[in-house]
Amino acid sequence: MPKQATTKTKRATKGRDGGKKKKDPNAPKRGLSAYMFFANEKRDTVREENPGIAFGQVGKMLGEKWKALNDVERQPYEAKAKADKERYDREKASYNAAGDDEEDEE
DNA sequence: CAGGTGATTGTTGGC
DNA sequence: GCCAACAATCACCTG
Repeated sequence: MPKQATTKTKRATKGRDGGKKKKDPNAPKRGLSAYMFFANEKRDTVREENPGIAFGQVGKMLGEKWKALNDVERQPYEAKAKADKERYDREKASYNAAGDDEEDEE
């Protein structure tokens, strides 16, 4: 059970190499999350039911509503999440190939 | 082989 | 442009 620090933007328990890590040159950003797709649809819905509500509310509502759904309802979102992951897999492949044969700057 | 770690994704809204 | 709760993710690298 790793550390779960609720986002925090710092999303990092600690420096892995002690502080030396240059991410990836191509950074094949992973795929989105089911929540992302869900938020995309609910974003307008939630905001519609809560006109003028601040993000703090929307965010929380989304989260609680998100779980309010059943696996079946999440399916379309998970499906997208998975599809997005596949997308990432592709970038990763390119990223792998790029660093395996070609190198630009550094 | 197993572990956990970090990086990322998107929403809104204000400065 | 960034940051914040909210949630998932899950591929990545290492020992």
